[in-house]
Amino acid sequence: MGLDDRKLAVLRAIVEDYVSTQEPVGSKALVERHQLGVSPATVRNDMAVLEEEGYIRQPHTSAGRVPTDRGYRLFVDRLSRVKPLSPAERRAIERFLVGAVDLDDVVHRTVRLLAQLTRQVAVVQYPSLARSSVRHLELVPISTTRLMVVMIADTGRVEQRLVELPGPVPADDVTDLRRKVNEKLAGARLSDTPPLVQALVEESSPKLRPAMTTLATVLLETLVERHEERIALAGTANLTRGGLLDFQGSLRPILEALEEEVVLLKLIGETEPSTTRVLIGDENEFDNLRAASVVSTGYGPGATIVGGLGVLGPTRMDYPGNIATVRAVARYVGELLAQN
Amino acid sequence: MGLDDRKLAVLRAIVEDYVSTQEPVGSKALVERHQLGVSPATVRNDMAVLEEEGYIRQPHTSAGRVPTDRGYRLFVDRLSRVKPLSPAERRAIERFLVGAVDLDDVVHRTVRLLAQLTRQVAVVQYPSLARSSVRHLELVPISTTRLMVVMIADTGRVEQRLVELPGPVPADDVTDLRRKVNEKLAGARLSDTPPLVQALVEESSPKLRPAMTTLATVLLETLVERHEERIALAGTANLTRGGLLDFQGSLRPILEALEEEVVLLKLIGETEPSTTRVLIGDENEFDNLRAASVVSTGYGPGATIVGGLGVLGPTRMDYPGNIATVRAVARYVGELLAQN
DNA sequence: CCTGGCACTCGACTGTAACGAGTGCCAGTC
DNA sequence: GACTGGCACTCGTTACAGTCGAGTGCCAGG
Repeated sequence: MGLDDRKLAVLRAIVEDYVSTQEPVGSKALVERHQLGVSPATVRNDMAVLEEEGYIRQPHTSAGRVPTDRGYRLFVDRLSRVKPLSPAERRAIERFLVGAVDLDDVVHRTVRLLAQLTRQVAVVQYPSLARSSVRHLELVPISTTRLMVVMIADTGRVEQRLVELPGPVPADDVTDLRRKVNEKLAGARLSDTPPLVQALVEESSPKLRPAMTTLATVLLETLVERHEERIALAGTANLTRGGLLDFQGSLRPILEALEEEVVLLKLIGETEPSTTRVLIGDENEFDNLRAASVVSTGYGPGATIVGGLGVLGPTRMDYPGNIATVRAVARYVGELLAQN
Repeated sequence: MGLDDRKLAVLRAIVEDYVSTQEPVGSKALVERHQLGVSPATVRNDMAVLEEEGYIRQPHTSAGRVPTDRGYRLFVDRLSRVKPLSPAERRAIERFLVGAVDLDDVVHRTVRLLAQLTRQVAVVQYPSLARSSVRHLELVPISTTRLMVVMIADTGRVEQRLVELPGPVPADDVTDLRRKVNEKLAGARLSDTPPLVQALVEESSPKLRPAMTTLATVLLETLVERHEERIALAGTANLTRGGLLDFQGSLRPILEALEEEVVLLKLIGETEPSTTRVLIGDENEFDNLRAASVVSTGYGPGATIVGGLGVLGPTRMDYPGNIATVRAVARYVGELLAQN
């Protein structure tokens, strides 16, 4: 049980070497590369203990050691300091994000930036509707019986939906509808809208009622029930880095998982406050991703969190570096959103 | 030069066998599986000719033959009939596309459907703005000096952009702006708007002029210059089918190419009328994709083309099947768009 | 022009042997 | 008691030789 300081140092050294060389690390190479002040034999004894405790393992009998998921966990929790970003990285972040013209642009730039800086797969969730408020609802007549509903959220998201009205509605009535809907809903959190929408229908004049009812159905359906989350992805080519050694030779399961929005949302969707989350290997709930690790965090203007972002890569990744980058990017994005 | 009917039949047989087995095909196996009515020796002679002409090649001296890009080309052009879709496939298409609620939904469903049916990577271009007309422009005040411009195109696309006004603009003026802008631009093709926008500025009253000028700049920039094309992608996991044999062992270049919207646009972006395009291996202009083939076609409501869609896979793909599927899906999507 | 036969090529697979990185253990030292 | 040097051992990797067999090209004969 007792892991003294040196054993921890050995574990740290193993993780660092393995991450950078991608090869099982032996006792001799270890003492050469790190100033541990002891002989290989001693390191071997320590390794034996570490292996017993499940922090490292041998791929085969006569090979060096490789960290286990548990070993990475200990490393992340107790053995690593978050690396400060290099000035070059800071500059890259600013340069990349300055000049974004709308939310789509911000999200796209962010996800590419993350992929580039971390050389991993990057995932960015669009600001969640559930955590947004209605800024404005616009009703645009497409024909006499068709309406395009456009909702603009305070987070910058814009959602639209075509509504098939039960009968023709004159332009004046549309204006009425628009005013009523905005009076009631503007400023409300999306999650609080259902009763308000309900009230809208009940309070509406008999003339507007049929149209309002249809409209209400669509609003509830689109904005609340079908929690319309969006995700942007970049850097999948980075999965091929480390030439098939990571991910035990098959990208298949990973690529499949990355196609499922639901999976990605669970991975990087914001949950707790603003703490950075690290999921290592099989800590992950999806079988397809048991060979991968995820570093993610929430972002948002100021202290509130409106969405999540993160990176996904082999368990053998540079945790301190990636954690630092993910955090920094999240902070910048938050500031950017706060400006709008 | 003279490739008689039997030689062509041999080539067709080679392509079909190789596509289905993924293994070089020899003369003996060929006569066994296809009723060619001649002996292996004869087939061998034909093969020698086909090889001389560059339609097939031997991976190594004592192996069977494999089609070259040129061989596939001949196959596609002269030796294959487009396979009719199975009823199951037709049903799948309908089931998949019915119930789409908006353009995003249509595009997402389409790309997934294509990926699933062809078991390849599917790419769908959103209806191109350049080929759309303005249906309505909405100006939503966000604050006294900020406006959200929302453009709704006849193809269902909705683009938005935040505008920073040079000074505060009262609500009434926004109404004015909205009316003027719509009077001028509604119904116009996006590509025809620049002079109209210019006229708007010139014709505007001194009071509205500063705001209109800013607005005009943004409109031109967003809607015309930055030809804001969008692309949806699905089925990347299908690249791992055929276990690294296709794509000479590295998905790297393919994944990289798929991340570049520009590349994808060039690949499946509509160009000529509605003909289906097939790009085989090195016919492709991108080095990264010289091991891949692309089948693509345009789609749109009625006869007009508003965007492209297609699939990308190994040169060793089922061309007749994929061509049929791509065409069928494009037709269905076109019908769907025509309804809106 | 097609066919059967035959010699030839060459990759895939198998078995053996040498190599060496890395280990575990143990006896000895500080 | 903790560390160290030494040593026997394991086992994956590499190299090499030999066999097998699919597939070929060529040729003589129908």
